[in-house]
Amino acid sequence: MKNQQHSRPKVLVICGPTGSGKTSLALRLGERYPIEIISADSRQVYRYMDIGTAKATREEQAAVRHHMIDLIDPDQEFSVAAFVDRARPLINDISRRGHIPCVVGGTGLYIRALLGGLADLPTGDEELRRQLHRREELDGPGSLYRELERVDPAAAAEIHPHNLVRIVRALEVFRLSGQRMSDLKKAHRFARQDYQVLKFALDFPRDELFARINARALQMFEEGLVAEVEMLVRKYSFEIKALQTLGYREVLRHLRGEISAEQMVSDVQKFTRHYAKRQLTWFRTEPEIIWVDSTNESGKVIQSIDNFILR
RNA sequence: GCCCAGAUAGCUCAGUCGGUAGAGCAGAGGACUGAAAAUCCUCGUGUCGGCAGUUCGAUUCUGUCUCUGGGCA
Repeated sequence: MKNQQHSRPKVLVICGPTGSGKTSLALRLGERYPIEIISADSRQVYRYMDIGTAKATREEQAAVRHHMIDLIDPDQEFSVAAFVDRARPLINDISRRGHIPCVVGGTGLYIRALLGGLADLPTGDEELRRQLHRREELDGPGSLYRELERVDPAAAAEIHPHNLVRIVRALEVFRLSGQRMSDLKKAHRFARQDYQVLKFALDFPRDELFARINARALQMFEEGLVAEVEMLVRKYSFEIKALQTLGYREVLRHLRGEISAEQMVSDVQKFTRHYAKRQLTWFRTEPEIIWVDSTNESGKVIQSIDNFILR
């Protein structure tokens, strides 16, 4: 048993809300430990979306090896499953090289699925989703929810009747697999334990975090976020899903003439604050996480990592 | 200096024909298994500008003062 434990790859995790300094901490750790970074970020996988996703610069990516960035074009589909499929083998590769995989990012679901595995659910089907949404429109609000109550009452009980995205997903799982999502999920619970994990979550006092977020949003505009979005619109279209990303979405609305430049900036700041709050809610329920005050506790991090590596 | 309109939640404002008040936004909390930077849920006490008067009772009516807009000199 003990040997088995030792053969499981060691994985570092640095998560936390946007603007909490994950990237810079990871880069500092890179100076001290032989780490490779696995980005756990649902938007940094897209090429050409650099400024608005706060990607590490080319120099930073050269200083410490980065993975899971710039994987696909902005008009391509991506999902948790795609993330897990590509990131899991990376952990083994990196370990075999004698390096330490360091998962860095703010997409809580991706991190949980990477470490705990995904339930055996069918892949999303865009066409089916479109059909279902059309039915909700034709048959009136609540019709999909009523169907879910018939087909998978346990799932319906957990999903709010207004949450169309999750209602559609549950119906989709049933249609494609013939099984209830609630049953498929029940056995699973992100229970795999293939790695030895040391997990940090970064945070600041709330007003400081929000001040950082506001300043960073402003900086994105100075660095040319609007031009980045204009380029994406020209190259693809207004319609691609990747542009429904926080920051990009607000620029789009401005380009369409729906909001002023001033409104655009303050909206990006506001929605980023909301997003950071949602991330904190997610990470708070994550088990065995070490919370670190980003400002002055890097000593604590180093100490924990030293112990973890020698263990 | 005079006239008019305001002053109510962090902000913008509604309202109480006199019985101490409520929306939006901000903010806070939460949910989450192939769309997750997405999607969804819950949460509203504040000297109703100050002081005095009328009244059983004033944030509401009256007077006065202060402040903020606008107009006239």
